[in-house]
Amino acid sequence: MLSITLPDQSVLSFEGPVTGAEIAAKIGVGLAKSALAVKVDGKPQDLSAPITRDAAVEIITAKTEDGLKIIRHTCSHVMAEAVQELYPETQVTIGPAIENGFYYDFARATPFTPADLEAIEKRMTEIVDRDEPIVREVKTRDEAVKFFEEKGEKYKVELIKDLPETETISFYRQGNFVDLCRGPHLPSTGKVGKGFKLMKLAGAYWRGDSSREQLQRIYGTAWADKKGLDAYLTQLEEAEKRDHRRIGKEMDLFHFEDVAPGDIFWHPHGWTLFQTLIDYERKRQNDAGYVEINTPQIMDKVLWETSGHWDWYRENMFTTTIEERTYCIKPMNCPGGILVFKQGIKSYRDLPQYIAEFGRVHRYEASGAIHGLFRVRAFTQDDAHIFCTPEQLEDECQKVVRLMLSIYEAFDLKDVSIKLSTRPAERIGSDELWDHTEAALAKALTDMGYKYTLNPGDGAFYGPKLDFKVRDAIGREWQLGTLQVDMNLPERFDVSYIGEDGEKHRPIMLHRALFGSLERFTGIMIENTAGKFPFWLAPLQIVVATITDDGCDYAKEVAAALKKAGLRVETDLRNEKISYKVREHSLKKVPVILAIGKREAADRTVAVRRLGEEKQTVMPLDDAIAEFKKNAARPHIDE
RNA sequence: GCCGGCAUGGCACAGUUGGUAGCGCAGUUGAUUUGUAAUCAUCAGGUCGGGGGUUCAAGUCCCUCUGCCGGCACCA
Repeated sequence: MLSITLPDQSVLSFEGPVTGAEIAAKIGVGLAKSALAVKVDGKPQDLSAPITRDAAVEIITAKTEDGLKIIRHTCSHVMAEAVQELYPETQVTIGPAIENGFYYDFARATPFTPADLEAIEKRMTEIVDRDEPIVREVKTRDEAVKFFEEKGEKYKVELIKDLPETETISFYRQGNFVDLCRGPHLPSTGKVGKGFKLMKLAGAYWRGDSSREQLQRIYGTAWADKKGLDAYLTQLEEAEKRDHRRIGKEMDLFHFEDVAPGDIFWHPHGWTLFQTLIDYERKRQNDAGYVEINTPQIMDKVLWETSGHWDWYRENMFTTTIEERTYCIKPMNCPGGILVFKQGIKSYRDLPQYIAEFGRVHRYEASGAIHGLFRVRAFTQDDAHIFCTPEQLEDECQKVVRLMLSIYEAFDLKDVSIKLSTRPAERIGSDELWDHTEAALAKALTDMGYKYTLNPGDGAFYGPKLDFKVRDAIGREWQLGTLQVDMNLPERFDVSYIGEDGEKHRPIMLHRALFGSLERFTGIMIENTAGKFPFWLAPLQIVVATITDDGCDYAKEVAAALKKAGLRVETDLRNEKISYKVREHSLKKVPVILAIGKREAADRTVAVRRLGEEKQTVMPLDDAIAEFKKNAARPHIDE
């Protein structure tokens, strides 16, 4: 007798070994039909696999993530089958399920074309219609190697040879297509359904290694049904509308030129936005006791030899040589910051010191890596270096985390996850010092009640670090802040302070950035808000638009009064219909339009129309100014 | 950097099998003075990313460079 426990805790009994398909059938006809695979004691397996002992069993359907994952994985096999039918000379490699879909990497002398993609998709539909049964087979290692060697599939042979000795080598067969695969899979190709689509072609290195050959990767998306697919495609369109490169153009924020790849030309409104971000952070950290410095853009190579960058970062650095002297355009701010700290003799009474720099750094990023504001070759770091004693470390970490989370919150980024990376195998510094610094970071977080995930061994060679990720309005995660303990640079630059005992001591240095790159953060804010910035951030807050020329003088007066109140305002006095003006400024996502007609001019009022609202509110000018000033309050500063 | 795709007036695009550049929006000028998401007309604007080649003829074909887009690799 065999007891099968279902998720609702009910128990089914069977005489002997039973399959997931049989269990599903016993529960109901509907479930038998929608069953894709089965979870046995939490482990997904084929519907046809026998269950030989008591177990907790859950039938997997397309409604769950597990189900979708299996659909996607099988879909990648269907694609591989289609490809080998159409292009028999193609070798298969790997084809996993990924978020929202799947891919398969193929080896083929001639790359696929977009037209091939259409043909492959068509053939996939046919394979789904054929509803080929998918059968699992187990082979010995030698059989498996022989099988693929005969087929000329050298990548598969390599994969098998690298599998651990203990691993069962399973194959999945559908029609004439056989693939090495751990599974599980759908019972037949028909279960893949109609909810898939091939999305894009890409080159991808074999085993992710850029020194190896490049394969042809085809990406696809797959869902439970056509409806799921359509919903996903719509979601993609929506995300595209948020693309900061597109909004940057629409709102006239910035542009790029061929002469400066990866470097930004900020337009007036974009620069205002950027400056507003910096001003906010500056005010917040000045309030928190930071001082701000600025250090040279170009410094002699010897500095970078001292810091070590010349050894391990040289290929990313821009250099320039003049008077037979080689200089580096700074890729990081820390060495400059240290030189400032080193001025004069520091006492323990001077610590901790918070030295901030909005430093513009240049880094050579590979041409293929450049991407809008997100990945550029010149950007501004919101850097700060904190020099403190080992005893102060924990307290200082807490202060940084508190400030960081409070500032994120001001930008409506409330979903933050924290990662603690600890000592790597290759490192400098004593184990005692690592014990102390790791514990200080961990304790700082737990004392404040913050959860974190541990990344053992992922710290920098010079110290442990905290990384901060935030989730945006449409669920994407961005790595923003970082807090790193550095035991290396103080050593290299021989930084010291005089302790209570009158002796020289080595301070601990913390690197800290809240947003990392402010250019990138600006891009993230554009996408997070879809260009509809909160009023305090909006580069242009108010447009005063006239309805007829009669209102011009008053409109100018209104604009001047708003400007005097510290608001960012422009006028639109053109000889156009008000609806034309409303449309234009709404498309540019200006938060407030003030319409000025005869009535407003006569009564000294304004007709307020807010972005996204159709209703208008007429109010006295002075009241409106007071309200806008309130709206413009910066979180945690003016309110 | 690698694979693939793309590059046409400020923006978004069309240009059939190579025959000598089109539309819309923006801009100009004029009319209209308008009450909340596009008023009408007028005019102007392009060595089709750069260089080279094939051809009687190249935006269309070939080579090459640059940049952009999608991935990969990279992201101290």
